[in-house]
Amino acid sequence: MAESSHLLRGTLDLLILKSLCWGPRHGYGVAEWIEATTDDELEIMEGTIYPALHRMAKRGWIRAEWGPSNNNRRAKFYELTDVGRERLDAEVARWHSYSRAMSKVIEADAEVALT
Amino acid sequence: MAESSHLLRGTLDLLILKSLCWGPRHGYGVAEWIEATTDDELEIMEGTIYPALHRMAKRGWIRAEWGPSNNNRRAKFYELTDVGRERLDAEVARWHSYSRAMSKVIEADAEVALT
DNA sequence: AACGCATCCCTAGAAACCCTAGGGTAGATT
DNA sequence: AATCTACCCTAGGGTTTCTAGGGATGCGTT
Repeated sequence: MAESSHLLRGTLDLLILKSLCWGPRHGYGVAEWIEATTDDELEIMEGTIYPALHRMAKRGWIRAEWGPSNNNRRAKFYELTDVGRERLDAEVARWHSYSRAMSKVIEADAEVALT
Repeated sequence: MAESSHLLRGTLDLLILKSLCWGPRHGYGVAEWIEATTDDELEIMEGTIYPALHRMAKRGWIRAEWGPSNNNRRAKFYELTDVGRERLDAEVARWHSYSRAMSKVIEADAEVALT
């Protein structure tokens, strides 16, 4: 696994859900959006995105439908379900909470005595 | 896996390294410190902490030594190595970078057109 | 003295997830 | 006609965390 992306684990679902919150996108487009939005700080492999989308569809967070892409190719468009939208909110909340916890640790000052 | 702790993956090493940056601690104490510092937002299972410590020792980030604990029990104290200290810095930097990327996504505003 | 409890250590196997490394189709471009 | 890009997919591997156990020992309480 790429050294730089250990952190993707656990947040990929959030990234995907967020990418869909304005309307349907196909898998390739989801990956593109994430990369563009993060200024290429995150790179989403195809072998990562497709299984993730299938997983999430199976869980009912997103719904798939075939259709023509911008370039007139066949593409599978994914759309948020109501459950997916709730899930997105929950994951964002969890991220903020986790992020705060991480800050507490990173900025900690040895207040807790050494044992 | 506990629903709430998907995010731990990829950051546990950072948490452990940070807990050791003021001096040696034993495994139990590391877990306690993390929980206390995050106001119990993070919970570190024993089955998580010990394998992690062993892994990190094998990689040379920390060094172990048996000794008496505060309560006069035998305990294995872990200490940062020089490599571990560098690793901590690197992980903190990576966290900040990742965290910024996540913010870009979470606060994104559909600037990238739907495909 | 016996008991429970907290403190400390450990591991095997399961589960989950991302990556590697492949493969395929079909427009578009040269 | 060949090549490129946009799109889809999956099997298997590697890593990591969790579950679910097991064990030893010091201390306080009864």
